[in-house]
Amino acid sequence: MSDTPIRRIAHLDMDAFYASVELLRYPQLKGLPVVIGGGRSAVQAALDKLADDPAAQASGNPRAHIPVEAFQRLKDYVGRGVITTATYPARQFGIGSAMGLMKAAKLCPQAIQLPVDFDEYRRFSRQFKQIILDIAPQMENRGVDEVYIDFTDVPGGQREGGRVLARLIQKNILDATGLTCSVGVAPNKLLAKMASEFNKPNGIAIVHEHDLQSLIWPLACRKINGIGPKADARLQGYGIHTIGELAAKSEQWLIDHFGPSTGSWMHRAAWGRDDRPVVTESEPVSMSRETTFERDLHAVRDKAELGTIFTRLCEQVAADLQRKGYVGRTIGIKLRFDDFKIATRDQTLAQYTADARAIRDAAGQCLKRVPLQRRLRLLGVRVGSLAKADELPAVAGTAAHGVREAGPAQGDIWTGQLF
DNA sequence: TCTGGGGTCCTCGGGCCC
DNA sequence: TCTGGGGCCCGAGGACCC
Repeated sequence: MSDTPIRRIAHLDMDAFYASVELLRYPQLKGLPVVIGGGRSAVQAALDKLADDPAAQASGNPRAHIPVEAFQRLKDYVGRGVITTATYPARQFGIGSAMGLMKAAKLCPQAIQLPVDFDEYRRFSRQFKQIILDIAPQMENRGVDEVYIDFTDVPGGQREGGRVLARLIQKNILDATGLTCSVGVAPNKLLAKMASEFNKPNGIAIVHEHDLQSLIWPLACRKINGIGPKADARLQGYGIHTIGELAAKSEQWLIDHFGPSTGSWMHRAAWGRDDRPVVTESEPVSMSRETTFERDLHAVRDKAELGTIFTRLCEQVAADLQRKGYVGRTIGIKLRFDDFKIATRDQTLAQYTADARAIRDAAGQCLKRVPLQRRLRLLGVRVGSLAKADELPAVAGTAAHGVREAGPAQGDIWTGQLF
């Protein structure tokens, strides 16, 4: 045994997280095609019906007693929206995430639609992360269903390359939540992330440095976290399809074709090199709220509606900031037009703020700078350059009074500034 | 029948200052 | 006085991720 432990980093990924959580609540849907996404739901009405059913109430999970016929069918769904995730039986119909609900309804009209319930997923997220923290304190959050864990100095973290500890974590999570996950353990985050996909679901994969050629190089470049559809298409254009083919290019060639930063990073990634640490705590950089309208709205004809939505978004961001104890000084807006083109504008203030009115004033100024010929389908409000409210000397508008009333000027920001 | 919401980071151009 | 570069901040846009 060596005195200096070998760096072992795990990437843990919950299996089909949202769908699995929903199936815990609705076990009667197991084996059926289910899509999660869009709004509305027939579930609440069905749940209300069970309010005076003693057997259902006594069971501890009344949801499990909702008859399958009571769920919303895709063919009866009205409105926009995309699928966040789909169960395996639904995928067999060709349904996948990011697909429009209307398109999915054609592929599988009888599929059951459930709305997304982020609060519930966050509850499970906190739970499984706490279980990990109790075993391995060096954990980095990567969204609701993913974490990196530094196994290096954890007792047992070196045994069988990390497999023993990974198995323990899997078991504890399953016992406590009923959910399965997949774990990859490797010398760094880059390889661990790829490894966690090897044996999904409920799998463990161990990757060592000497596995690079046999396990990593045959994979598509797209498997590298950070190479998306655009970069992949460019690589394909140069005849580079696998990570091995990428590794065969010189660093200079990649720099010449992708720039110094991306090129050099690609070269290191292809050779499995990554020394990023597992970051256990981080501060948010920005907070935002955005919404897609039920129908596209016209800047003039629908100005009243837009004004109301605009104000509400500002109030929501302000409330988020206040609740989490942050203030910000870069206020921005985001517009998506009916042709899906996006415009953003932002403005940095002299003072930090978390006040809904101040945010709306600045966001209104940003709005003035965008030509609004086309109809809008989305509006968003963002606050960046964040700081902790209690670490600043006397900041205007951050007193904990909650969100102020919009006042009589409501709608004026929108209308008054356009023309 | 089109295509969510909430983030992060990078690049590039312009203005400003030294 | 003119020109040029570097460093920095800001704003816009884009790529990517979950």
